[in-house]
Amino acid sequence: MVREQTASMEDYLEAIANLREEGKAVRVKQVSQVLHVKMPSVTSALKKLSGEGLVRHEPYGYIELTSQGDKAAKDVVGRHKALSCFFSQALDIDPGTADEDACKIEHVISRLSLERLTKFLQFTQACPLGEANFSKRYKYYLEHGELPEECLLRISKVKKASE
Amino acid sequence: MVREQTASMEDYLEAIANLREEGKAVRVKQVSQVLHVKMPSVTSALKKLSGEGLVRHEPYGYIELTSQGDKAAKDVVGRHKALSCFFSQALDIDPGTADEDACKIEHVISRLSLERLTKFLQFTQACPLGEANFSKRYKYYLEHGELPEECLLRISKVKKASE
DNA sequence: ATCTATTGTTAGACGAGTCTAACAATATTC
DNA sequence: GAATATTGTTAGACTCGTCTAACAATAGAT
Repeated sequence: MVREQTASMEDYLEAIANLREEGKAVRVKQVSQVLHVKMPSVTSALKKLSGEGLVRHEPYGYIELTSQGDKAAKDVVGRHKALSCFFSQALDIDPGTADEDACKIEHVISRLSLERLTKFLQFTQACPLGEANFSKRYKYYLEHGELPEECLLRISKVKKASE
Repeated sequence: MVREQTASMEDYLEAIANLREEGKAVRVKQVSQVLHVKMPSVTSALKKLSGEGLVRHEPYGYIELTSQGDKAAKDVVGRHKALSCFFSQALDIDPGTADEDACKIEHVISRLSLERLTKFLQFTQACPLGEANFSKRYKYYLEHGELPEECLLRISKVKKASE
């Protein structure tokens, strides 16, 4: 089972995984910059995570995730991506805000809600409505504050077709 | 401007407002039970909130929100309701989980995302698709893992009608 | 090779929020 | 109205995660 982590520790794992992913050298300085904390905070977090077998870090050296740490990190990153994706794509929120919100919510949302959010996104993207998909209509609604006319129009056409 | 509060303090404000709303006597014991903390934690929180002018509480007496505190509490409660509503109605999540998630997320979500979530919910409920609304189709998708046939069917009819 | 700049660590303080233990006030019951 | 139960408070310990200040190691430049 994946060891339960605090929001902070999850942030460290996530940051390390992301730096790794970007091919950057993963060092205390980088992590501290990404997370907007000072270096001693990173050192202290690494000590804790090492103790739990999630991170490998010899003093003054590079930082690595153990396979267990990598698993935990992937889990967090997955939650983050799902949320960020939902906010930006389904709700049409700017990437910056979507990312910020994902960063916070990823630590507290339940598995169930996350799964449903993902499915919801898939559905809205998959379910077409004539030539306009759901997303497009929602954006119209956002902008104009009322349902797109084509939506209502289409319904009357459907009614006619069913008669 | 509404004073910035920590998640914990927001929880206390919310709990007080909710108890008030339910017409129950608002006392330390009640709050401690609602929030699953011990009484000294409540006393300590009340001291803090009193100091900020959000709460009125004479020792051994009832707990009240000041008008400022009430405003802050209403804000939290509003966020909670919006989220809970979204999770249960839009995502079809059980009320228990929806509430739990709302409880956590209410403290960290941005205004923008909250507003969009609300609008999204309104839209999905308002936008009809033939006789089946969006919500119903989504639930079908949830259960069966694929788009409801009527959805695709309807589209072909629409296409025919447009010819 | 030494000097300097950068990066990293250690030690220790601090704030937030929780807890337990002990005590104090209020309510209840006989 | 005294004994008891309940509720509330105070004091102080603890955890978590952050910080600053001081020191140590490594890297880079001359």
